[in-house]
Amino acid sequence: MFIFVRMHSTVKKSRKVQIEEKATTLFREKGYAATSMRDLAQVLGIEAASLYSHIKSKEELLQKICFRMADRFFDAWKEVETEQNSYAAKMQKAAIAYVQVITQNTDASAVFFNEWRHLSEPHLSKFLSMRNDYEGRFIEIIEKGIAAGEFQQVDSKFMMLAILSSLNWTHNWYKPNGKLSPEDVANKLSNLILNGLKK
Amino acid sequence: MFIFVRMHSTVKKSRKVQIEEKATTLFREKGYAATSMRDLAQVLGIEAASLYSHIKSKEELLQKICFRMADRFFDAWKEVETEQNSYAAKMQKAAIAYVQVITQNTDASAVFFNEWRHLSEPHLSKFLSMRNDYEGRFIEIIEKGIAAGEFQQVDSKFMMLAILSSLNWTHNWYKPNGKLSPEDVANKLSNLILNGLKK
DNA sequence: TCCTGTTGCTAACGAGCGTTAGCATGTTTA
DNA sequence: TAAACATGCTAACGCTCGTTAGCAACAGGA
Repeated sequence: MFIFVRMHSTVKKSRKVQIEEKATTLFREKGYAATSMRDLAQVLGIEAASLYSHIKSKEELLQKICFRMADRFFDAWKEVETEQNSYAAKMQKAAIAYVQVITQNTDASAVFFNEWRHLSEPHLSKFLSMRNDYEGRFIEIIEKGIAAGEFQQVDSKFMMLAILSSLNWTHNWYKPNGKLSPEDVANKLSNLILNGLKK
Repeated sequence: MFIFVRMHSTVKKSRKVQIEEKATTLFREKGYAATSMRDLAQVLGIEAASLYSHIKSKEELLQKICFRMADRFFDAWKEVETEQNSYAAKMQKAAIAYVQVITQNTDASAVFFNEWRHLSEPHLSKFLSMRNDYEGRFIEIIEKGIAAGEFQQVDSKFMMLAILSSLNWTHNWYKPNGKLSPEDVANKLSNLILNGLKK
């Protein structure tokens, strides 16, 4: 057995982690409801019943994926709080932090954005309130930016939705091995948001 | 029996149309895979087996919803072709036409954007090629706008994705009876796209 | 009046679902 | 060496799935 975590490539992943990873991929590709435990078992080369030696339920997998992503987004926000110059700069930092989380976890992001509605209570409510919290942080930046005279006078909630939706979409096309780094993507997007398409 | 189509409110809808409408709502709320024919039958007050006097299969419902939306998007594009002034104006017209289709069909839009992957072949391929066609039209406007010196020099495909994603998101929050008209939404969004958030 | 179309039912089909029980094997830890 | 853990199996549970067969009631048009 290897010593725990030496290099990424040589880590022996626990079966549980392997299951979670394959589940993430499958949930992304086929959707949560359309992915069966037998599908999941098959890609791991075991029987469906064997999965239950490692996990509690199918939904537990979804919960792990969704709330782990939520944690990553909140963690990334710490970067935003360090920014003290302008609200434009703060918005840019928020976009960069956000896009970085997405591009570093494209499969989990897709599940996070598309499959959360299959969470049961009370997880669903918790998820929605976290999302609400996060969206509020973007609204706050926009509103303070308007008050400070930096931004156009726009409907802040409306603008938050437009901005986040273009950031959220990133997981659908971003290729981790492509020519664009997460920073490139985030910078291009925040440039579009702040300055628009026109010259 | 009423004469066919006199007023919206007094039209006697065929059972088939009623089924398609309820299916659209359910597919939107629960997702295609998680919606059962028994669910659908229940909201109509009939037995699941009775549905099959009117429709061929569950997937046929999804196909109808998806391709009817696709038709609406292509229809709406005719408006864009009439615009001859500037590429900014053309982009604005495209955004308006697009958002109008979405806001006038929020449930069907949600299904169109989220459930298309459950289409089987050859419908899936047809769907994807139509989407590709449509995206290409946005790319063309962006590229010609850049060539004409109207737009910043940006990656046109990247920009198309960012723009469409913020338009696509509209169905998630738009309230048909709210204070914003489809035109309002479209104008605000195209203003953001063209001019950005900054003053 | 007969025909055709619309609408709906009950009963049932084979298949797949998530999950549990109970057991076996090998590996690590004490 | 013994206990504990990790990993996997077969068999099966109760349930739901989409769908079909066959039949019945009623409407509108010829």
